[in-house]
Amino acid sequence: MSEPTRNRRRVTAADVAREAGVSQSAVSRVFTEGASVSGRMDARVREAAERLGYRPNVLARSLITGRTRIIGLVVAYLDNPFYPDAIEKLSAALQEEGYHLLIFTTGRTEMDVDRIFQELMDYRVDGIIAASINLSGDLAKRCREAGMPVVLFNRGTDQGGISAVTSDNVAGGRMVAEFLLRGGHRRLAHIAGWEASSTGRDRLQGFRDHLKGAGRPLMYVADGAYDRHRASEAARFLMGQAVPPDAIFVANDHMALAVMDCLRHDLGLRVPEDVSIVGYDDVPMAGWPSYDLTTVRQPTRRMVEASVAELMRLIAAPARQATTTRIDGPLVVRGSARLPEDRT
Amino acid sequence: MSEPTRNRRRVTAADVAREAGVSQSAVSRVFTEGASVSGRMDARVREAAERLGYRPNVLARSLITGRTRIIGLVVAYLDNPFYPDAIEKLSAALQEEGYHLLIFTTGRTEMDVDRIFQELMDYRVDGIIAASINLSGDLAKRCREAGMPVVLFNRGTDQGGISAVTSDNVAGGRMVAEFLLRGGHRRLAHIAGWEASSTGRDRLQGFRDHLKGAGRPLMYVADGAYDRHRASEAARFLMGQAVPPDAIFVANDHMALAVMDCLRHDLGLRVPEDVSIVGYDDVPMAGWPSYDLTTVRQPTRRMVEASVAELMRLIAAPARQATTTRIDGPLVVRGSARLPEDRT
DNA sequence: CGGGTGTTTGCATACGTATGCAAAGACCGG
DNA sequence: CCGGTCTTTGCATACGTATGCAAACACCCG
Repeated sequence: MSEPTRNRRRVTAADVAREAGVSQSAVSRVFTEGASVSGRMDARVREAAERLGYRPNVLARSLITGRTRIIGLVVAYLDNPFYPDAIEKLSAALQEEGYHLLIFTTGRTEMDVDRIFQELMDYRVDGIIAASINLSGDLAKRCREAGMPVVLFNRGTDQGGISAVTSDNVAGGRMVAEFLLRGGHRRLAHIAGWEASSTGRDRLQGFRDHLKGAGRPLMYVADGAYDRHRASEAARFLMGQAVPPDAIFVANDHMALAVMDCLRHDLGLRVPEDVSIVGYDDVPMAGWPSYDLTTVRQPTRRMVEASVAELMRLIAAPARQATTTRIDGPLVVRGSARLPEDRT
Repeated sequence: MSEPTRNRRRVTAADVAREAGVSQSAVSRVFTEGASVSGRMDARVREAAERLGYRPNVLARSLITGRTRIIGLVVAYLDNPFYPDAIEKLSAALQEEGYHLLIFTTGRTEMDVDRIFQELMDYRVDGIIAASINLSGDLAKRCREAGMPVVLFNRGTDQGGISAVTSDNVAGGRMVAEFLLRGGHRRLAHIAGWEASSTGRDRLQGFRDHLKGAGRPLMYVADGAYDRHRASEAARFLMGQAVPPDAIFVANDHMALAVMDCLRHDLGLRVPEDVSIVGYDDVPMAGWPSYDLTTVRQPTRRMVEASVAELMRLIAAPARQATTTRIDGPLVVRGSARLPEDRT
């Protein structure tokens, strides 16, 4: 850890007070929304502040108000394009509310729960948005017990007491099953997300249950671990079976794009003629002409809105009951899967 | 803006002091690296802190030390995959140094310099990493003048006094020109980044100057504005010329991938048979088999290391002279451009 | 044992700010 | 003009912490 020198001097409220010939508390009141201050005083102080280049120190304020206006964002990695997009939107939405995101990256390895928890505590963040696939329930629980508002983004949870915003993954998986069956597919396979991930389990569950109910049980499930390389291996495994599948539902787009590349470029297969592919997320790349991926759209904007709204509610009333919000997204039909006959 | 209630009570150093039967300053010293404290005292205080769940408040500390351990990250958008990757690496590197990134997103529109500057001041960030394409020189200059360490990431600057880390864009453009000429291309075009962007200008300059020196002047330059849609339009424009180019150097991969899709899927052309494409960045998608893009690799890891190192130096000695670091990256030859004969 | 030197500890204060409270000021009505 | 009521202002204090300084303690050597 670097050892920096002491910070240079900065303009304080006391300087502004002196310049305007008023008290420090008047200066504070001018910059505090809702405080009682006359129009004359307001103008006088603001002019002095402008002259001196003064801005209130949010962090000093936080000692009194107990509010830092900082939201901790816990995220594993950013190479799945779903997350950069979501973060951009989260940041914009929170900036509108006067908050900023402080990033805590966990990387792909087993999360060091103690370290992340301590760092979140260090900064007295007003709340946490957790968008990390390897987020342990333990961390979320500890944060919640320490009184921090927590919202899981695109993460579900088996534990009560933690708020979460997801798309309706069960319904999404079901929608894909319906669509593929109507397209005449008979040998259905799934490349799953990650066994510990509830979003991945829910997508599989919706898909599997619907197939079963239609008398077309799921033939294969292979583990993709939300990783491109693993997904390619899973695709090779599936297509190497004596009776290969004619459609594969892949648990997210990030993997689905890799599966398509593998099928076409490594295995010399055609998509959708030889095998249909459906993904989940509708990341920007899904719409690129080279892929033209049929996929369930995660309604990122609405998920972001719901997450920010829930976080604001928790910040306002920390003892508030946790909620789980599931938001429906449509199936976006592009060119990677054969169409149901009544759709041509 | 939400109006949150007052924060709940938290464990303080005074509580730990009481629990351990020592002074508050002893507690502080135990958690301050380099402070003089006996092993016995250290153990006693840490045990009490552990029992009570105490963590020092970084923000309260910042009032004394003048150090927040927060770095402001100014970024426009995250849909160019170069930036998510860089941010992930920046975050990891800074976490190693005990810092965290606070995000300030500017969006794609004309940047509101006053707002961003004020918000950066509000949080008393220890330094700023600016990775925004629409970052105005004015903001960087104002921050620097206000005493904040600033490092431009993948941004150059025409103004002195601001540190910057880029790849060697001129050399990169030159490398592309050499490569394409050796591949027998005769009609060279460029889809440029953004007229106000020095990285874009430097890439064009390296490309153009080398072509000119070789007696093969650049035929066309079209503006892509670092935007997929604009890049596709530029590609259409170029290929619609009476004498279309046989090679296009695109100022970044984000646009190059869109150009490839447009050429193949909209214009029915073959890449590289009909027209070679070379990009810049080597984002993850460039290596995907559907694209297999030949491109200049921006050495993200080394750029991140250089940026963090420079930022740490500036934090330690704010009056330090600004530096510009240019890091070479290789040309990564894949399948989107015809090879020089001596390369087959 | 006493003196010299180095280490450790607590006191008092400061960092930049918000806020409760009492006093002063402003305004209105009788 | 006076009394009542509302608004505004400054004082004093608190938030959670680090640090200069002086006193106490510990250790070593002659």
